[in-house]
Amino acid sequence: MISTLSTHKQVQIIKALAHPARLEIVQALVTREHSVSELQTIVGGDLSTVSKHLTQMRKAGWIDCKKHGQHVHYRLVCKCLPEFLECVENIGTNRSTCDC
Amino acid sequence: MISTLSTHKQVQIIKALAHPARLEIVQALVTREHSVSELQTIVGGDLSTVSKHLTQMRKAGWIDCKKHGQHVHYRLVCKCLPEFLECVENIGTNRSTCDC
DNA sequence: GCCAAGTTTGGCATTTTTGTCAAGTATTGG
DNA sequence: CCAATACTTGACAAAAATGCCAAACTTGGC
Repeated sequence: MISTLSTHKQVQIIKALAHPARLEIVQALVTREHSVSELQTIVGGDLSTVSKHLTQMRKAGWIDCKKHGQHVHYRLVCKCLPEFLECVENIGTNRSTCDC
Repeated sequence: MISTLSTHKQVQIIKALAHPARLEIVQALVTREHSVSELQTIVGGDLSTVSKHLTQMRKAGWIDCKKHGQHVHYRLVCKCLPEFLECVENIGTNRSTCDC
């Protein structure tokens, strides 16, 4: 299982989720798409900060967006996020011999 | 699928792999365990730097270690790493409609 | 066209992460 | 016990990430 991606690209993708606000955002997007201001109410902070988080995750490839009037709707691109997070869950709950 | 872990803990786990050297290290550990100096020959840089990367990943829960004479052998704790990386692979190869 | 709402971008100070050197701790072989 | 090998820890400078403000941009309604 050798990656076709450069290490740098893999790191970019992983790093895109390695932040509390960004993690909360993708978790919110599992359910359904959201506009930037909706996501702001979830994660708090400045709207411009939220926008930058979204840009970073979009460039990494986790999400994409579509204009919908004045709003921009962001949504998850890949359905594998839950499996990704399940692995994180296994690590965090100390299942050393997990058979995930 | 609501996490039992705090966001902070999840981020700590993800962040532990969000670095080129650390990613190369865990990928090397998929095959078999390695000592710190073996890992140094793979990722380069100072031995103390490698040691610190290992400490960070151990605290996150990805790896553990055992003393073996003068050497310290590090190994992966969880077998789910390949699935984790496969998700990264899917994102990076732009399979927007991936069914992973 | 003009204004307001929603979003993005630029600039910059603050914080966090990183990497190296030096010093410290263990363990083994002689 | 001594010295060498393997690793860890502390301190600190350099680099990267973060967050906020202000300004710019875009779209829809009047």
